[in-house]
Amino acid sequence: MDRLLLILKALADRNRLRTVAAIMSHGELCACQIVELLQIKGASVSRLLGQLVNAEILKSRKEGRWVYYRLNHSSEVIQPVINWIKKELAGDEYFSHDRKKLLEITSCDREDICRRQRGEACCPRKK
Amino acid sequence: MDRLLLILKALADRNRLRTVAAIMSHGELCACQIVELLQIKGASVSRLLGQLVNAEILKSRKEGRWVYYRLNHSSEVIQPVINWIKKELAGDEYFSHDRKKLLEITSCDREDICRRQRGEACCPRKK
DNA sequence: CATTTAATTAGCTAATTAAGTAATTATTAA
DNA sequence: TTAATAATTACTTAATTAGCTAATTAAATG
Repeated sequence: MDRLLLILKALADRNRLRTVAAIMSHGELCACQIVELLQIKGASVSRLLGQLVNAEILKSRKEGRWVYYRLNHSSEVIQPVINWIKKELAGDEYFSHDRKKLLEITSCDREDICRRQRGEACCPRKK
Repeated sequence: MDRLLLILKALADRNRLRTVAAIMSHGELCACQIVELLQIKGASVSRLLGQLVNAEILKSRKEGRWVYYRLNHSSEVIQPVINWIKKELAGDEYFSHDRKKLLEITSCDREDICRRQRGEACCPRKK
């Protein structure tokens, strides 16, 4: 019951659900890319990702200064919910907008993304 | 996205999840039986059930003064989550305790249950 | 070794929400 | 038609939580 509640609570938030959906469709993303997608502060994203890892929905992997997040495919508890979400969001308008934005973000160099987050102009969006 | 969030938020609460689980295993229950199970005020139960109906997880049916709640099996969106919850709670200790309590509750006459909620002694629990 | 920087943690505030009491509604029974 | 009662709604309060800023940590680079 507690385990289930932890998972449900972790998913029952717009930004966290958007994050899961984004990672679902891109395989692996780093924290700064989620910052760019959600347009909230890095500290908030960090806590949000922490919750998803804590609920064992995501796994993280550190590589130098960057931390990458991916779905925890090894959890049998999580898998069915992931599939459900994936199916339900398939034709979702809000989510397809996010996915479009993600394509831009992932096509940028991560360095550029981070520079932009520091307030420097960079990474001209191609339309 | 909004639909999904509504469902997830509705399920991401201990008392609401207990309610869904209870109805899952008993087919149909009336509001006063949920009050007896959760041991919170009728008004709170009413709101909680309202949320679950609003998320289309439950359907309600009025019969005289009583309102009965059952799973909304006709929703294709809901069905997979219901199955997931059912599976995950199958061996759950907390939930099996609830189920035991529910057996007592459903073996009582509904009239007696309601009388007890009014503070009158009634419906002697066997053992 | 000092600086830069991506991420995290700590502390705070505003917003949300769960649950209580009191009032209201709808239905049955006297 | 009046009284009783199951459920709901309105309103309030206490607890939880999402996101902010500031401080800290850990890794890379000059």
